[in-house]
Amino acid sequence: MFALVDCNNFYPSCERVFNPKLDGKPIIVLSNNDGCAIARSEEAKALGVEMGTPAHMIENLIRENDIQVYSSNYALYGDLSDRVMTILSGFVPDLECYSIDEAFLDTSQLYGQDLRQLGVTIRKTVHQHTGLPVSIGIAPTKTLAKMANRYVKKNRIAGGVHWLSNAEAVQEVLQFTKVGDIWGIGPARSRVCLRHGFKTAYDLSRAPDDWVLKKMSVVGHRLLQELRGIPCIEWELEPPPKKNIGSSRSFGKLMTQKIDIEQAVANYMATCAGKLRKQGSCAGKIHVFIQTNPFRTQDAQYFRSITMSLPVDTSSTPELIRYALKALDIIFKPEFNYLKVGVMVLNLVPEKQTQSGMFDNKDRGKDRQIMKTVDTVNKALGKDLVRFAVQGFENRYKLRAAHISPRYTTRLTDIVKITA
DNA sequence: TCTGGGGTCCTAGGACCC
DNA sequence: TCTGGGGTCCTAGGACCC
Repeated sequence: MFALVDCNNFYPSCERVFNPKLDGKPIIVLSNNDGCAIARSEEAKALGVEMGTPAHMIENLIRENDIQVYSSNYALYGDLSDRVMTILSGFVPDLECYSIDEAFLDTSQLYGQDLRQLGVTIRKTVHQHTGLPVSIGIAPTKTLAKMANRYVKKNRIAGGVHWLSNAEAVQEVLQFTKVGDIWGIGPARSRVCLRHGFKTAYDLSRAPDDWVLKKMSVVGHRLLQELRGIPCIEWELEPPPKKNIGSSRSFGKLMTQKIDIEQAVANYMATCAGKLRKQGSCAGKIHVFIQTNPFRTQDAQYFRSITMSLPVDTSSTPELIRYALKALDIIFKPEFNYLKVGVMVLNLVPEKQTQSGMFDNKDRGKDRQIMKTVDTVNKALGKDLVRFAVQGFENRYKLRAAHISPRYTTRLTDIVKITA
């Protein structure tokens, strides 16, 4: 049995933990740059705020209903997430952190126990220790556990836990779930299903295998098995090393100067390189892209990207920056209003497996030592104080975050003060 | 007059997730 | 004025080899 624990409206709930005045009020949390609503409290959903709506399109709705608006505060959400995961790991031998607000718990060793009761205890404990509400779905496969979890939220199941402990319970949830709401069915596959008369997860679970295989490939077929209670999606208890690492951001305002864009590229690449070293990998390729704002129809549009193979696999920040700037130089054209640039490192290999190039006369050992020192110093200071010249210190492209809450749990000066 | 077949590797793009 | 960011997996099709 898999138990899926999912925090309810995670970001808005995090904001509530340290600001109880928000209880019962509609809250939305915005994406980077305060662009779109990416998380909503139940009250905000009830007011009709859809996922991904641009903030500027709902200004009236926000004003008229006194919707509380927050910029994303990932320092806060990430820290609360860690706390929830730590609590959950105390209940079961194994768990898989699936996303910032979800974890699968392995309950297979608890055979014969009342798993619903276990779920109720877990939920109570998480709430007691963090102030965050969670829902729990328990089922024979991950897909069904996801579905059971959603069922809890949609039907406000008492206790916040639903255990699909027998065939009838499974069938009820399958019949309740529309195909488009199945984990793994997006708009494209949903259209295919509906066109052929499969409206619910129950319908799909009875579809012929060869039809599913043909129309929805092996991905769809695995999903079909999962709906039938046969686990096909395995545990991933250790997060596997990343195969690509990317960093991209929209600018706070449109940019035209190459020097500003170079600074952004250098900083994004520094971020990627840091993550790269953290997982002990080197990159064999880099990718750089640049684009204008597609929503500004009055502007000339430009989108270009370039992938560049590196002569030697590397994780050195200055070296990666140098290549990224070379790549940018090839694709950059003046006279456009740029909205966004991004970089990626690809073809990642473990550091120990890297091959040295035939004409490589760089002292790699020394280079690695320097980067190690930079990482150590920056980690100790808690921010990227040691930087390379091209990264600059003042950036003109910085994000808008007009409604950000304090970093209550990760910055000493932001700690909640209580006066008695 | 006639122009193979099978395999591997790589890349771009689609679909999906949170 | 104003529309997010970071990933994974799969497939089709081209290049190349024998």
